[in-house]
Amino acid sequence: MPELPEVETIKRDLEKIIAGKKIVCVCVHNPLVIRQPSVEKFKKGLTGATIKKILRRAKVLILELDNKKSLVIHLKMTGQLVYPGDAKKSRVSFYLSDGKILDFNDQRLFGELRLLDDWRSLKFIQGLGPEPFAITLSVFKQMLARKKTKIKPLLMDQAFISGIGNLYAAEVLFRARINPERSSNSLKSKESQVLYQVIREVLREAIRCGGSSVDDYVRLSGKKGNYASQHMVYGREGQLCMECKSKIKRIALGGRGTYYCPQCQK
DNA sequence: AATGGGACCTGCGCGC
DNA sequence: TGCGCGCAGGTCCCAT
Repeated sequence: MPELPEVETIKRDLEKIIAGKKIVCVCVHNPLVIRQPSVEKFKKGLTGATIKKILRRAKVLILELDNKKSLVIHLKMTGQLVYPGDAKKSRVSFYLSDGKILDFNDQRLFGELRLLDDWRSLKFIQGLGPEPFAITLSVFKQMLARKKTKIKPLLMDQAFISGIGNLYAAEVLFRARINPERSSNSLKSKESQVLYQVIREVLREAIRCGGSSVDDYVRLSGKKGNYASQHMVYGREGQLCMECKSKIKRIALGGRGTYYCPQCQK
């Protein structure tokens, strides 16, 4: 499931490899993923356009075009961008001026593609909380103090802080030694500070590794990211904690699988 | 206001 | 063998 580090990795890959190229043809194999506007307008608006700039906001990719429009991509859970692709399993294929294909794959069809005049006014974008790297420790502390929600669902709340999903929420809470069920405003000053620091460290290191390849995530090249080897709790139910050797537990929080070490995380 | 559940989807692994 | 079921999780939407 692509979260901030995975989307940032794809963004950087796109910047290196796709920026400056022209879309000569768009083939929509499954119209379900085209959310806005109509498929016909989507194709028409993209055909002949050159990709100028690649941006990321939270888990959203934005490809700004030379015709003032932007291709906005949310990969959701199983979305992939692959180049060069073969159009075999893709939901949408972008044929580029270099004769190669940029494929949008998405097994579960949760992904969303939009072609917009102004991506910043998209409701989802408007509702996003700050990027983790854009806030100071004191602001983060204030944000936590104002909420009494359980800390793990709160970290995943895109309106609170944007870009963190189920996997990284679990990993940062383990490293901060905070129980995922703790209420946000119960965190001591020192705990908030550690949490702030580990969020930055974990996200930065995950980006450096090209993201976590669990489930379907791959980089633009189709290669896997390397951060999964550094997971301490995610997906490790019943296995031994790497710190204390007790068993990693899995509970449901906000309807989501939540992995943690009951011994280390208090 | 905050929380919980279902919906959207598909493929996989499980038990029978 | 093969079937049905639950589950995976990002986000929206509705109900409480």
